[in-house]
Amino acid sequence: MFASVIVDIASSQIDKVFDYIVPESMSLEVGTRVLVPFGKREIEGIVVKISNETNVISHKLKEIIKPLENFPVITNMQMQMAEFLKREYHIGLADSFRLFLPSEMRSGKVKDLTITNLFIEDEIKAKEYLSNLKANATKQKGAILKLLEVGKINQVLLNKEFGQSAVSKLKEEGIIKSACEVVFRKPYKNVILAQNKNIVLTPDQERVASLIKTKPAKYLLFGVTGSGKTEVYINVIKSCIENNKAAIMLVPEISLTPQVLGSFRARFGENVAILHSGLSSGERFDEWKRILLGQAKIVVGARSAIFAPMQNIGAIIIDEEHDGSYVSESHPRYNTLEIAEFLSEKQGASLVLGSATPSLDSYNKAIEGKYCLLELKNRVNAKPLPPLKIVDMAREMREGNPGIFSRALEEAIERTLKEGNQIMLFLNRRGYASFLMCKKCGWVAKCKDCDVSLVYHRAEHALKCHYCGNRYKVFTKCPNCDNENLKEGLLGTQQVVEKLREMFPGVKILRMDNDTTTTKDAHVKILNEFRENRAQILVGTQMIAKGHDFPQVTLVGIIDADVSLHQTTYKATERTFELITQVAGRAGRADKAGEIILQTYAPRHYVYNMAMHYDYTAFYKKEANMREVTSFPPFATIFRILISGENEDDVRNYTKILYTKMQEAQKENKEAFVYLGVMKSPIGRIQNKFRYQILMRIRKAEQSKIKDFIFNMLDENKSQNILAFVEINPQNLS
DNA sequence: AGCACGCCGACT
DNA sequence: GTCGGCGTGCTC
Repeated sequence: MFASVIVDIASSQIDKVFDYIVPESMSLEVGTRVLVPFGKREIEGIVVKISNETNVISHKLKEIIKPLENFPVITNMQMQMAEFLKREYHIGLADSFRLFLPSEMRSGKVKDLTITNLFIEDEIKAKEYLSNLKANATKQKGAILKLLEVGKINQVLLNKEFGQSAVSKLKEEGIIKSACEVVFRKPYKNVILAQNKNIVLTPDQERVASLIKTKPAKYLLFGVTGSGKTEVYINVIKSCIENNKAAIMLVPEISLTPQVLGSFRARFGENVAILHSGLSSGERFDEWKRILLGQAKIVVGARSAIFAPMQNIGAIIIDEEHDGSYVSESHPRYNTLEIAEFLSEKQGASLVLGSATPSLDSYNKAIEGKYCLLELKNRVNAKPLPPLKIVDMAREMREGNPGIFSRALEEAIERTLKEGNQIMLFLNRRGYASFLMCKKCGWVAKCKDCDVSLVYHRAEHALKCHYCGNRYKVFTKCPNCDNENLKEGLLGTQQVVEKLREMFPGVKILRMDNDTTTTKDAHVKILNEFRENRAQILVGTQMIAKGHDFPQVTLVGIIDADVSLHQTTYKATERTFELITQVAGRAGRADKAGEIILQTYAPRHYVYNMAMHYDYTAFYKKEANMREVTSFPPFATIFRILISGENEDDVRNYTKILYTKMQEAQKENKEAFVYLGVMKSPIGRIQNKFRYQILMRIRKAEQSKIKDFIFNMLDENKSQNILAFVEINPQNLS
């Protein structure tokens, strides 16, 4: 027998099967992890095929050393998924298997967690010993009585109660014995369990839930904020479990809060496994194992949970489907929604994409009939969405207010504080100021390894590069012209906090952004502090916009809405609409009325007008029309080949070779190309690597043909010290 | 990825 | 003469 093996080396030259002899005595299944000789080394690999024949010359063949587990760790479904990832995204099989397996498993870093239990082997002997004990040996006596009562107990617990010395004395005497037991680590074991009340769905919720349950299909669940999408999800999952099927629920990483997990734990108990980056390696390994063994039928997790080793899936739910975090933007690049479509088709499962602001792409699919559109138009509490006021900052300036807060916002903050309610202020730019500039010659402080301006961080009194993390001392004078009059550019979250402290002394203010949430549970801590009303104002970036419920918040301020509008991506307007809707949803969630104040220099932009009326459909029509006319996604596909390396000449030459090939392809497929161009990347250098790009837009009908052409081209034209990869519909073009 | 083979410059 | 630089090629 021969086994075809993919070795665990992520290199395109090695990403092919290598055949090995299966020793007579060894039984193997496809999907098993094995140890194989590879060159001079021993490498872990995955068996992808078992067969009676091979076309490898026999003297080259070697034997498999041993299987690493006695069961397959890659499911049949995952094998098909790996093929899909190769086809769609040019992801190698070895890379796919790494996505599917907990990283801790490779090279056997994580072991099973065991606990030691103590028990009494011989009761008669124990009782005899007990009666012979001296009267003052109370600890030993207690321990024996306890064990006789409960049968077996964890060693740590017994030690704690009766002291380690007494317990080990009993062990020495042979009265109690110990045994090891493998247990699963349980992430978030101390989350507060939500009330497991039996929720009665509203007629609206009932209508959509029963459709999803009865007819497996792809659904877009378009429900306004507060319409109770979560209850629908839970109802659908419940029905999966009742029918002995599994379910996957994906949420944006940032929404995986203890509250969300608590409510799932409360409802589904041990049946839920949680997968996300915040878990310790041991926890992740154990959760994965519970899923593989079928002990957990429900997976709640961030995007990579789509790769969980599940069988017999009844429903895949993607909450906040428009969220950018479902698209992986670093290697390996993939789009979770596309994978979920594939998986749901293969499994005959329902796919539910939920959002209050569906992505243009998904809504377009619904209109084209590829998704079934379900709407939840009413909020559960039947309250209208809070009024949104747009403030023209240019006018503020003209009327003599150059500050970062408009008069309307300042007045509203003051009023809200007086009323004893809470405020959230949103600004999509961290740090203090976005750049440091010389007023005289226009010199701007830049990173030495990346072509980007440095950001001033007040708290650390340092300049930081947000692309590579380099830190610099703050300049006191311009290195170019010695001028000491340096000016700070646009404001960031830190500066907002500082201004607030000046304006409202004594008011407790919290800041939440990438800089304050470096540790694992820092953001949970900040949010809890705010929820418990220990601060009046929360200032933050995008992070604070997602799904958190703060009943005390009645005022939401968007300091500079244009930040998101001016991003260099075709999605800028869409992102802005989403953001405003989301941020606005934070105000007045409970019984208090809320208000939103949005500051902008472009008050007449259609996105603000439509966001103000919460009119998604109008926005969709306008934006879709724009994209169609200009041939942007979802009406065309953008491919971007990014070429980077340390030697600029090499990078440029290599780019030219690829570009020439693309031009040839264009000549042969004139109708496919909307656009083809080559240029230096907008950020021409990151971490001292020069970056060039070939950018193209391809008509929908031809996209898979051109994609295959690009993948083949990259396979056939490899270069030593230059990296080239393709991005499909990249979210940002930096 | 990693390790060996191989073909050229500067050292005991 | 040999030690060692890293370009090229192979791994079932």
